[in-house]
Amino acid sequence: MAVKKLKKISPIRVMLVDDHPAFRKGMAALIESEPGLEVVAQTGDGREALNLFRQKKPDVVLMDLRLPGVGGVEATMAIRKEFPDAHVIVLTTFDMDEDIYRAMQSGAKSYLLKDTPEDKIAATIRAVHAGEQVLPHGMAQRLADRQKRANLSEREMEVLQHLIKGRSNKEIGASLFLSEDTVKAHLKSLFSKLKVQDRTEAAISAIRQGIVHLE
Amino acid sequence: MAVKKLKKISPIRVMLVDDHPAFRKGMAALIESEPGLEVVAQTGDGREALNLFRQKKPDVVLMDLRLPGVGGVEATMAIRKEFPDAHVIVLTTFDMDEDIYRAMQSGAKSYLLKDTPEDKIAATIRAVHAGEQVLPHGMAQRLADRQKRANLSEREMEVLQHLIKGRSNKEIGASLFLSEDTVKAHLKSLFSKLKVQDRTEAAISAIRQGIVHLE
DNA sequence: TGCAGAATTACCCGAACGGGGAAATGACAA
DNA sequence: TTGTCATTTCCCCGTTCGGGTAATTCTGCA
Repeated sequence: MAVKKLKKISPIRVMLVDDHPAFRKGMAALIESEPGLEVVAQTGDGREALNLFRQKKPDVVLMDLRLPGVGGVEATMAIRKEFPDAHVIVLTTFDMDEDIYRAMQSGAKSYLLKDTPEDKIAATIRAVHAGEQVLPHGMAQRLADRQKRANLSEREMEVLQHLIKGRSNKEIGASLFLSEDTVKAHLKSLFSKLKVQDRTEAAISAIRQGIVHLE
Repeated sequence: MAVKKLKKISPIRVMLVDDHPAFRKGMAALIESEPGLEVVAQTGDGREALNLFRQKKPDVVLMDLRLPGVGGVEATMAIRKEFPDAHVIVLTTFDMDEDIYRAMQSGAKSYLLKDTPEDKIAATIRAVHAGEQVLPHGMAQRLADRQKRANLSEREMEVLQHLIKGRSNKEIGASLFLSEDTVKAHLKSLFSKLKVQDRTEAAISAIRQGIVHLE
């Protein structure tokens, strides 16, 4: 805290990682228009993010979650591994619980939706730079809820993964080297955790909640 | 065509409809930096789009497909209803076939992904203003394919709609006032059209292809 | 050390599902 | 007018699924 005081005289140096050129441009303009904030680096490539971070040592990183190739979560983890004190704010278009969860797991300090009003974005950058962990209203609660609602075990996740591909219990069993009965057992607890009746509902629910990803 | 020649001396007047402030800002900056293009109106509200169009009479509209409340498709249709010659370019984040299809149905002249490089965006605006219909590589083919691949009948679509909600055949039948057997019959042809084996696969496939929408 | 929870397998049973025909109606196009 | 196609319903049959119950092993936490 005492160390941070020194920084107050110099602007907060921000790095942008987003694959949309127009969005990057807009966000950059938006940040530059704020007193005490400046953009020192930009990229649309998750792989390049770490290199750029090494070079520029920004105070705060605004990281898009959905990046082509290396995703935002991976990029964030890579940065945090080398620079554990890095302040990363994750940006995304949709507020899907799983995205948020994975973002926070990867070490992000905050999570913002892209349609957040500009003043809020600037405020969040300042707060995160000051060492705070900023989450939108009710987000903390939702993260807590998530734990209870769908803390799927490893196996259940694996089974779910195959379920999403439309595989039968027998096929899933064969893929995971399990008996069909075991698969059914996992499905039973999976259904109860997701509060659904059958596999189709489970698939839909999982996709809706962002527990698994299509594409 | 001859009429258009007069316009070449004045800049192409562009209107932006997108609910992301940062994206709008960036896109505006991007357009303004192009010679012969200028932004005359911006809004993040689909309802406001028509009013703004009436006031400003832009040459080209860049319209986000996913808008809160009134969607981009509806806004586009509203504008085209009153101004059949309006040049609308639909923007979106993901290239889902159904989105593209509905966008083109609503009367859009072109369809662009938000991560399209800036020069391409400017080129598209100019082309559309000149009266061309611009579709990304292979898009025309995909639209054609879509027709063949999944030309689901009305009933099949209805059944699919319920299937996505995780309903059983019996429940679907009750909802549509059909016998369970009829539902099964529709499912049979649905499965063969989607080239899948069961309802879960069908649900996943339909969502992937954007034939139906979650949320 | 003991208990909770994850993981694994098993068996039974009734319900749901999917495939293969088949047949009747109505609409719309060739 | 003939024929194709969507729509509707029916039957049979085998497979798959989901619920209930239960037993074993292992791991981690108290």
